[in-house]
Amino acid sequence: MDEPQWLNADELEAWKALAGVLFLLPTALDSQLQRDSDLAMADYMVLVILSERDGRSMRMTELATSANTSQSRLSRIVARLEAAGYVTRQMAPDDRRAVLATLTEAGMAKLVAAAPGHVAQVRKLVFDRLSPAQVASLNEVARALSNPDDSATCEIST
Amino acid sequence: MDEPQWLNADELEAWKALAGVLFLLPTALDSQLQRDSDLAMADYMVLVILSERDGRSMRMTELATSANTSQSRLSRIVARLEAAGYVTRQMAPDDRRAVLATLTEAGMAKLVAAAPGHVAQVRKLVFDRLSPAQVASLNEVARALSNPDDSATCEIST
DNA sequence: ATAGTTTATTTGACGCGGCAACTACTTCCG
DNA sequence: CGGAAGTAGTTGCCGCGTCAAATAAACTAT
Repeated sequence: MDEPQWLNADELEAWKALAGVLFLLPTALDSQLQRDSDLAMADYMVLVILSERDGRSMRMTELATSANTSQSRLSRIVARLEAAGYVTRQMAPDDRRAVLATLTEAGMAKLVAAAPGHVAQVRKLVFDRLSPAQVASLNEVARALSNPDDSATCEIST
Repeated sequence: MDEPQWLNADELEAWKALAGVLFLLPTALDSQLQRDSDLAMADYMVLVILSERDGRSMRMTELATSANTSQSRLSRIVARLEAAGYVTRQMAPDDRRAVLATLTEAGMAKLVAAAPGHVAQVRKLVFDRLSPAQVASLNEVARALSNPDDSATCEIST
């Protein structure tokens, strides 16, 4: 049970703690949003990203990248948001393969309504528990971990 | 869009980075394990936890807590693992409501086979990207975030 | 004992995300 | 031009996790 490059004690401890966060935080965050606003985190993020955009509009692929989701997931998310009236989809004028998702007024209103509760939850579960120095550490570490990893395919045994 | 206790610039940046990790890391980890060993992270964790136990046996509720999952999720995980022959379930002798999940030899073998690839992935996606000091920070921060939050229900607007 | 409450676990219904296949458009190149 | 290759996005199938309800056993107090 310790064959390749096993983890040392510090790493193992950190890994266990990180695994806990990875399991618990998304659930806790999702459940508040779901309960209070009937949105998943990913839905919320899509709304946020669109809201920050000039024209509140973006192409699907770019939106998927920004929201850190797969294209197929994004496609379903936007389909749901469209069904709820929060976004519209239209063909891009320059490239007829592409689709522009656009935040509607209703979507913007939804976001404004959902934000306070969500932010409160983020504050409660994350920032209230960290000193400013720890926030800086978190930023540094999270940035290191979210770089160009997502390829997610390691060439073991190929 | 800035009503309650909004996030300041540092917090916002850290939050965005953390959100990226929360979305990408589990996917990347799961996909390696799924592809190479046909196990989900949660399945793997359950096997690990049992393997570290005297008698390789534990009650469902305790297992759920240790693995940071809900009871119903754990129930399904163990059902799957049992179907695959990796664990067995038996009634606890002292409390007939309780169920003891026990790792089988096959389960242990499965874990031993899956571990190297998984650890390599963890190393690649996490520890290879962090200095020892950053590992210490990670440990500290992750520990702060995974304390007693899971209640997951905040009393906003009740 | 007995009814009521609490604890341990499972399950049915349902929605969501991943993978791979598919459509449709665009670009490249001879 | 015309076909091959690449790009954008969607969808069917399937497995997984959540929620709430169900089952069953164990206390608790009368």
